[in-house]
Amino acid sequence: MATIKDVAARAGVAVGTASRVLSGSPQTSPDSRSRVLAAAAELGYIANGPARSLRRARTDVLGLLVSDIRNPFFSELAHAAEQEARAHGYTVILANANEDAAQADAVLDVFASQRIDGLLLSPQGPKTPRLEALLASDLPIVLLNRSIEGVDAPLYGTDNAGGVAQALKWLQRRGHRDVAFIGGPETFSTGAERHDAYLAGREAHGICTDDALVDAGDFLADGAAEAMLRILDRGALPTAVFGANGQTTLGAMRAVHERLGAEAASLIEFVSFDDVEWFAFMSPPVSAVKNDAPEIGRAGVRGLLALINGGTATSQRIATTFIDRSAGSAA
Amino acid sequence: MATIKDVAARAGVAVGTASRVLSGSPQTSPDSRSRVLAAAAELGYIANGPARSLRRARTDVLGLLVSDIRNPFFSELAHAAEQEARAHGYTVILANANEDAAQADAVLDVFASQRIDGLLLSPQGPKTPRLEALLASDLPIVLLNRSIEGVDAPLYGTDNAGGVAQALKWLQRRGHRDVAFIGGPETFSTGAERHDAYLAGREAHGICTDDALVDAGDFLADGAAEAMLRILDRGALPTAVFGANGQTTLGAMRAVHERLGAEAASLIEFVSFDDVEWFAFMSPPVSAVKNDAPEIGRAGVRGLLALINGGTATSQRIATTFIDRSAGSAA
DNA sequence: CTGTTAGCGCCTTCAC
DNA sequence: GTGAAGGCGCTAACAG
Repeated sequence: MATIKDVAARAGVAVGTASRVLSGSPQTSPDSRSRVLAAAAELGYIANGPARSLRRARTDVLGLLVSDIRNPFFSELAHAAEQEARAHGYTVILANANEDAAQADAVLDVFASQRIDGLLLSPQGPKTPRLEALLASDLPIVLLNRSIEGVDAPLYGTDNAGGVAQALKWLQRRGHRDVAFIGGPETFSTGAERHDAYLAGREAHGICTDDALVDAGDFLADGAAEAMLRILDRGALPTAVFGANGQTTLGAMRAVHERLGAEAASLIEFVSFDDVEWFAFMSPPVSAVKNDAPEIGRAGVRGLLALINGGTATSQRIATTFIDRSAGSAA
Repeated sequence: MATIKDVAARAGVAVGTASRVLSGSPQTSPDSRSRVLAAAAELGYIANGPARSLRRARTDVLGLLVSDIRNPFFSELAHAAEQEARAHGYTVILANANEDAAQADAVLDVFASQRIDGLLLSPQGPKTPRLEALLASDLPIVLLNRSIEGVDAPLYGTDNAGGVAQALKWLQRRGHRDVAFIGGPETFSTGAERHDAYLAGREAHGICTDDALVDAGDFLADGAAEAMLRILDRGALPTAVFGANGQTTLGAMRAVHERLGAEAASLIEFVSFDDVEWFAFMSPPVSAVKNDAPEIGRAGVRGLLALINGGTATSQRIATTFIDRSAGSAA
């Protein structure tokens, strides 16, 4: 693989000149510029990133740590973040933590070793040792989606209260009184915020305040199914179910189908925080609060780049959109 | 950030000794070993990856280029590939090409600059200039999911013929004769293979061979919807529809619902190449050929690592599983 | 505007 | 088993 020395030799200039031309420094004559560029093209020269990173003490690489890339929310977010970063000349290294603190720490070590210029973090739970170390260092960090206690990095996330309000309004418009709410873990800020917003708003929207109708899972399908079964076991028969995220809605629906059968299930309307295209074809169709995952990813990258460039970044809540697929709706 | 020099000084040994200890060389005394390790821990030492890469002329980084990370198939594949790579001490850089050759080339440049040790590639279309250059170099490469003309790198992908055969058997068992098939682009090997397997096998499974029932989209929902409409416009009224991938099934279903209404749509059974959990709750439930995306990702990484280590790798077709959700089925 | 050179942090050979 | 030193490819500082 050709080095800058080869390029310089072929162009008949010194390495310094070649370096200046290739990194776009203005201090170069048109003559050497064209000769260096030509030589580089002929040799198929591609700069050695590690060498450049070593010398410049920066890598132009951002680390993105998500809890589970298979979650559509995160895969859309990651996609958008990568696009935004590349538009600014940065590369993104993506890693999963699998909702596991030990894996998260292993990944953070890799990131540290790679000397990433900044970290986009969607935290799993409480602070881990590696994370503490990173926070103590001067590595620029922004939080995505979930906040974490004792960390004051800027947060880019969904407007959970706003999203729940949209769902509540829809429930009221549809005339639902007996609504089951399946939340997520209180230890996740997203779980807590959605839960709190629901409890705070239900009465004003004409929804029964019996807490027998409220339970929580773990934001995964199985946990949500169990929560739904607990509600049914208490003798409640809701006319609508509100799932606090996509997997939760899936689990709740599975529980309802298995316990009550498809026919009875079709009498229950589901609303979901997190939208899925297939909702249009369920019976009845499922309406949903749609997260703007791409915008969260882009805003997070912009904030992080501001931090990297010595500026400041402020937390941002990205608005949700309500997708109404109920019978009477225009769509 | 602490360097190996700091560690050596604190441990009272030479940098060479520190390096040997930290990289697990056996030629170290227990004494210096423990002192170096202690010093490293106290300093929170994490080796500088770029410096190490520069010196060793390898990075322990693999590049993974997929056409669209938002596609669940690829997000699962990427997740598994990353896990497998990490288990072997490698880091994965993930990038999207957005089904766009120019973006793919931009990404390949970044990969080349990062001096990745190997490339996992899910090609979009024909060879691009950058890809040609990479193939000409001695960079180890494996193909994922799709093959590409004129490239003889090992391919790790779905057993398309086997998957189609599973669907055909199911269609026969369900007694369907008038089956619509919505394929993907012939320019993708996956599209061509599924299409060919369907045409070759339909007659033997008692399915009508009228080509008015066959059309192709672009593996995206909109294109598939248009293909479905073309079939309906020809006056055909299938009792079952076979979508050649997940988005295709989505588009076909949308077209059927919009054109015929929900009631008539519920008389048509859908089968899909690519499984989605929500299929269980459609009416009627959708059966599907489930790709083993995680295994494809793992096998690809294993093959690539074999190549990197100077061994050989052979193409592999990963078996599919049929998920039968039809009325009479046990599930 | 250009050439020369030091040195980023690490590994590895070469002596001892 | 250990210390000393060179050099990977690049950029930036310094002369000219």
